Amino acid sequence: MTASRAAAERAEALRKEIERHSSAYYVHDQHTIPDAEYDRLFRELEALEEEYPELASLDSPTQRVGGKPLSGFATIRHDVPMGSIRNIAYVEPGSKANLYDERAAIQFDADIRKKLKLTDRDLPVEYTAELKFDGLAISLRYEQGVLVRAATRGDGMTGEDVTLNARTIRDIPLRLVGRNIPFVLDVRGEVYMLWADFEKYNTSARLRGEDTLMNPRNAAAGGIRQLDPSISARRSLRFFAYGIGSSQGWVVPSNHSDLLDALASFGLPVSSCRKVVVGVKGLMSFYREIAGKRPTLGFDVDGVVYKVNSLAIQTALDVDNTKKHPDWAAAHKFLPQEVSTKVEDIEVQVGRTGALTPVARLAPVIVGGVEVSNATLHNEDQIRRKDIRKGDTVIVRRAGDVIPEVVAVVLDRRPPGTKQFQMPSTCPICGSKVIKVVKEQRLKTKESRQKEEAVLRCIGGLACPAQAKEALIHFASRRAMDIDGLGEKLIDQLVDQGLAKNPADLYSLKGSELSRLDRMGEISASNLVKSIETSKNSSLSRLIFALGIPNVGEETAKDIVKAFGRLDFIIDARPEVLVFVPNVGKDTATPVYAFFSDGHNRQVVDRLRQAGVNWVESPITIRASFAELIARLDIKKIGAKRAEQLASHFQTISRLVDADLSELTRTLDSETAARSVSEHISEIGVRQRLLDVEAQLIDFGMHWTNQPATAVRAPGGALVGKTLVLTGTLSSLSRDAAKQMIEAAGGRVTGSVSPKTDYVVVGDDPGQKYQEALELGIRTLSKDELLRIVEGAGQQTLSFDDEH
DNA sequence: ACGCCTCGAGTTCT
DNA sequence: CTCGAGGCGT
Repeated sequence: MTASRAAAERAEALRKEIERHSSAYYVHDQHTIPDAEYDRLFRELEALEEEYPELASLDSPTQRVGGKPLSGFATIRHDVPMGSIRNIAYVEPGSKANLYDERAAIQFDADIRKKLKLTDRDLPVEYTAELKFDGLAISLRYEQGVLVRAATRGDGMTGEDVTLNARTIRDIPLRLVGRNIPFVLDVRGEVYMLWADFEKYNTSARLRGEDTLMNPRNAAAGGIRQLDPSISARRSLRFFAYGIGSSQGWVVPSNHSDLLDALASFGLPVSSCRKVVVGVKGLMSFYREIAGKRPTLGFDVDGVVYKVNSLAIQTALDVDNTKKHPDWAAAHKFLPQEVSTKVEDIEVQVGRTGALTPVARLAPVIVGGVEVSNATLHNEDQIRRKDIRKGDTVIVRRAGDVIPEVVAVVLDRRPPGTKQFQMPSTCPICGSKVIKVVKEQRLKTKESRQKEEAVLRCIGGLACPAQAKEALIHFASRRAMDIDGLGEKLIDQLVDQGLAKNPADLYSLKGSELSRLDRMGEISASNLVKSIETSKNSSLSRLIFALGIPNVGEETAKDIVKAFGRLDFIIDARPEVLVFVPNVGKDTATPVYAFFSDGHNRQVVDRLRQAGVNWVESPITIRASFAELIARLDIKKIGAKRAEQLASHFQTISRLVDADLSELTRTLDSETAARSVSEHISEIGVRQRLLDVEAQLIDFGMHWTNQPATAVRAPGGALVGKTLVLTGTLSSLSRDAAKQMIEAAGGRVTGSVSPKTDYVVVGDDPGQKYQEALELGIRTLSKDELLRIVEGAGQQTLSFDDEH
């Protein structure tokens, strides 16, 4: 068969591109293309050369195994070439995509059995299964047990002499130990870097203003190939041995697993993550096991390696050793976690708070086994920084194992004529203006500096359909009013058909109106009406949270409700009063006040109350302190101490605001301070405002006291005052249920582990919070231990909540 | 003014 | 889960 001109051109193009990437990668430590993509190009070229052998030229990248040596190192010829292992991938029949799933193991095993001419009746083949480390392969030569030479793989035949650098690696013994040490031993293994060391290195590099390293693999590969061994030493590299090249003066073990044991017995580090397995089932279960352990290994592993265990069978399979890869071994890679794809469009979404969020619509790709077609781009700055444009090819990764993230643009593939992305100047949904909210930064400098928020916001409020929808979704959500069956799709329809614009409308929906909607029968309609009805029995704090007031989440809603007890107080509360609520400052008080001052919102809330969304009202549990109120006014020269003096002298606001300068001076013992107070009070509106605040506090039945606010309630329970953190899944106990239980026992549940945490409750498959707990020496509890503590404390925990 | 804790808010897919 | 920023103690 003759190569067509098209094939020849394609091969040439592939060669050029592969050369470019591999030079960037190996020579300059730069990452210009995701690994999976590089593999794909490489395999395409291999396939072409296999089909048309006359295209295979000697200078083709497929003829080389590693990168080109950097100048500056002596070259070393390997006694036994350092080959590489072939990658196996399962290809779905009829699909071009490589699915690197466990089925690849089936083909590998079948291949071996066929070459060995085994039939179904023969015994399964024995393999060793090991980790495929993601670092740099090197060879260590020991003569009479002493390390004499270390070399990189290089092109497989010759590599670079990195002996000095290898000596800085603590894992690498300078002298072998144990009995029966070979006269000559050429150890093969991988230099790698632990994640923790990688982070440490980058943190200190950042502090020094030096360049940071891209990833642990490049750090290891670059680190071992530094001309200055002290640079190499700074990277705290590690080493694992996984095989040998040549050896003299010993009896080589008869299978691979014994060989690894022997290496370990010489004092060489050999990973304990290895197994002797039998047949294809064994291969697959090892693959699955490591895929699961991967996040906890502490270093990068990009797959597993299978080797026929018996060295005799290896040799038998190796008769035709002219090939680049041995037949008796294979690398089974994990699903790629970084993949490239095209940005088909950049759209802008509008969230509940009006925030405009750009989202990349991607050509669907499989990342980590899941199809991804959207990725958030967060905000304008983010897009600018990465310069992501419509039409670009980008590298996508699943960050934190879940949420897709655009890592970088592959600039080489940018088509001509792309334009920088521009955020719209009006809301894409309702056309209202969009603004960047300006935040005042209270700085002591002369000009109170102003800082813009990073996000653009639509000012349309609930008049904007996007925000109205999001507000309803939030209102109905599980943690808010928990209206079962009212999901996003349904809310879309309700808003689009004008049946509901705000939460209050939900409570007047008729079953007959609902059953006319898409995918709604009479039964589901009446179920929905029922769950809307049920939601009236949730709780006041859920309602406050459900309203979606900026800066008021679940916890803050609880704090506010604890303080005021009843809805009408919350509605009327002035910001000066709201700040008496623990954990509520100006930035929370202002939005709350603004929310309830808005006529439209007020109307919605009134309608909700009329519909019966209301609760048994209970007394107030905070004390307002007059001194604190004065201190918070931020009057110049008046700090906590003088506020105290004013409070104890005047006792009430009415008397303070009418005080003359001489009385103030006498009280404070300072004329300038007194003047400052009187100037503040005479500012327009201040006097009236203070009187209003006082009137309100009296209305609410708050006690005026100069004592600091006191804790009102000392609840019983086994976990009083304890802070707990949950991690992992607690079988048969949902997170929410666990949280409720802990709170009922007087404890608190927070999201992250800190020195203040008392216990970490560890479930199955825990996250890194477990690690943090161990590092900080915090006590951990199993689910059962938690239950025992909570239940052991008995009944008093159950009844405490209703002292109001 | 600074730093430590937490909370709020946004986000994807099954 | 992660990031940013509010609350609060020092």
